[in-house]
Amino acid sequence: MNRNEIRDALSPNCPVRNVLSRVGDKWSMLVLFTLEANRSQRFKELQRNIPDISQKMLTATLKMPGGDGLVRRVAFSEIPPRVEYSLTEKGQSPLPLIDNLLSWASENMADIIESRKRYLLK
Amino acid sequence: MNRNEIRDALSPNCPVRNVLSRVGDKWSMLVLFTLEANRSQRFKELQRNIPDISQKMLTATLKMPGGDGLVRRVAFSEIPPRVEYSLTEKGQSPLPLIDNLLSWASENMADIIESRKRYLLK
DNA sequence: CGGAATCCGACAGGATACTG
DNA sequence: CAGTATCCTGTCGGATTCCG
Repeated sequence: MNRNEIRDALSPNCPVRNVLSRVGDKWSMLVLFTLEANRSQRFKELQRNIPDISQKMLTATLKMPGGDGLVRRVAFSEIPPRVEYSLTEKGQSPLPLIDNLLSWASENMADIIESRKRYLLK
Repeated sequence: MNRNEIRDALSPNCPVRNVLSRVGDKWSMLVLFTLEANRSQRFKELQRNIPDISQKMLTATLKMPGGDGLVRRVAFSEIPPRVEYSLTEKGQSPLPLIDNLLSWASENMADIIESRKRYLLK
């Protein structure tokens, strides 16, 4: 029984893994955080708001696993094309969570970031 | 100005990135969650509690960036060696956060997990 | 404009073997 | 027992090009 089988056996019931599998990647949190509920944003707009995301990753993150209902996508049949994204009601549910994360970070991350810098500088 | 320079320029002030850089990897959350404050656990014990973590990754995660003060390590000079790990006070601070994450997950993750499965099955 | 498709490098992390 | 040290692979994601 190798490590992958073990993980497959455990994973379906492990919420930590499940959460991370959805929002633990490089961009999801940032995109959810940048999206707003009552104001939809166009693709380009989002890209401007997250300046260092590539087009590929933005598309991928917005589609994530084929639409799990966190993000609403509205396409207009115009030329040039226009697509607007916004948060669904469910999509808003993780936001307080992210806020918690951030306020925790502001209290506790300072020296963590320092040690991280030293670490990254080898 | 390529994407990395942009990120380097933004990153130091972006808490989302900073948080993820510390706990967004594959094992950190799980290890923090498995550690307990008032009961120290031995290396092997932790490994048993996270059955599918490799020894390499457990060591790496426990050391993370050279010790940012979340985890306490106590080594006993015995033969055979014994090393005990526990959470510091600071290490406990993210725990409520993880709890939030989990309770959010239990309410919202069900169909996310479903769509994720469909996604992973291509 | 909003993508999809392709190519490719870096690096996280697994398997294995060895050590004090 | 609690690690190091290597080696090696898969995957994430960046750059680039093409399309309706």
